[in-house]
Amino acid sequence: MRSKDYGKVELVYEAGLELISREGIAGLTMKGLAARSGVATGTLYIYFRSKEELFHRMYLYYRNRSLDRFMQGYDPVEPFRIGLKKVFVNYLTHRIEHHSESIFLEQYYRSPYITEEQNALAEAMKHPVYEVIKRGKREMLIKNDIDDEMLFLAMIGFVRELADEHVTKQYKMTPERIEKAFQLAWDMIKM
Amino acid sequence: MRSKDYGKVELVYEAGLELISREGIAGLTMKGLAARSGVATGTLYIYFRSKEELFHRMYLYYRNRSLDRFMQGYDPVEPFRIGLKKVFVNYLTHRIEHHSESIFLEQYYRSPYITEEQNALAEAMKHPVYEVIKRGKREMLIKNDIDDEMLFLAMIGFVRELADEHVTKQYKMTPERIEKAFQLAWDMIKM
DNA sequence: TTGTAAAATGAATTTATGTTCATTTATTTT
DNA sequence: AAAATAAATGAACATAAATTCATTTTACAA
Repeated sequence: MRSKDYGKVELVYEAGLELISREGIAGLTMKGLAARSGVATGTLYIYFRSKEELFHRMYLYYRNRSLDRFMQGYDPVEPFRIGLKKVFVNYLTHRIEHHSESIFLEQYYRSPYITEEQNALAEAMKHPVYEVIKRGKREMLIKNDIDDEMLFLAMIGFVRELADEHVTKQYKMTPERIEKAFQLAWDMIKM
Repeated sequence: MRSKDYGKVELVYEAGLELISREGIAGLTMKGLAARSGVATGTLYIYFRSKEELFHRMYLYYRNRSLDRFMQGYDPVEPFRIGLKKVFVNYLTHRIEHHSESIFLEQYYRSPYITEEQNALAEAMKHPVYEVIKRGKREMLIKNDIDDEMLFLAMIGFVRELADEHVTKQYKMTPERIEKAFQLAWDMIKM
């Protein structure tokens, strides 16, 4: 007897990302997805109960992958500023190299498919970064009178815009610009 | 003979915003839109040639409204910092009070409906703010070695996150927080 | 090598959504 | 107040998308 080829699932996810980043979540059809990923429409229903389940599992898959990348290489032994910069650059790089992933996660977030619990799960993505901010305060390096959330939003919002501009416009993030961007962010939050 | 009731068009737009902010652009159907705005489906086709034209005109309508609000009350006679703060607060207030408008514009931007020229038009929204930034540089008040675009993205990204957090989460923008947020932004860009 | 069970297929079916149209209703003009 | 005209209606129709299923193909076990 023949066994399922679970590698197909990832092929489907990747095709989904491509289509969604081009046309938005509204533009994804099962037929289009099948064509793009090189399987028959019927095959999609062997691996996924429905379009809804497909989106649901795709969301979990990419959310976890994103999460893993943010803190990559962060080492609490290194000086705070070095560590913060690593997280800053990680997030920027992530959003540039996996832009369609970010687009999908954000579109899904405001789609008819999102559920309550997934909403809560998304919050978990922030925790590790919050820990870094708390450390900066403990070491008296960043502003103590501003709450963690606001510091977080200031950094994240900036990086988000930079990455989106890099991918969709002519504004490109060279190493020099990354350096300057982090310097700006640092000037903002430092004591 | 009976005349068209153009007030209906705005009712339809508003119903559209509501549905889109709840379910995303993917979730908007002509039937649902008709029900929500209190007209018959057929009536929609008296005012709009098609769903595509509806989205198209709705986009132009809200883009212009947004545009008008950003520079409201800005007076080049006042000191630079005062003017910048006004723009900062305008954008924050706009995104909070007209959140579903912002959601729509961003979702439309990445939907199958967007056209090339609309893409270009969206860029125009930035120009007045760029002028403010240039003025700050001329007056030697903000960093001269950072390009206008980066300064713009840093401010806009921050405000965007604050507003979204205010609307969708428990984090609320009180007057004190607005004050602190602008101080953060100012520390970032000042000479 | 061959039988078998499940995967894979894509045309057929069902379901949902966009659009049209014959009919009714409201407003204006004479 | 009656006629004329266009708006408004919503059921009917056309189209497109999701899902199913009879059939074929493939990988593994005997």
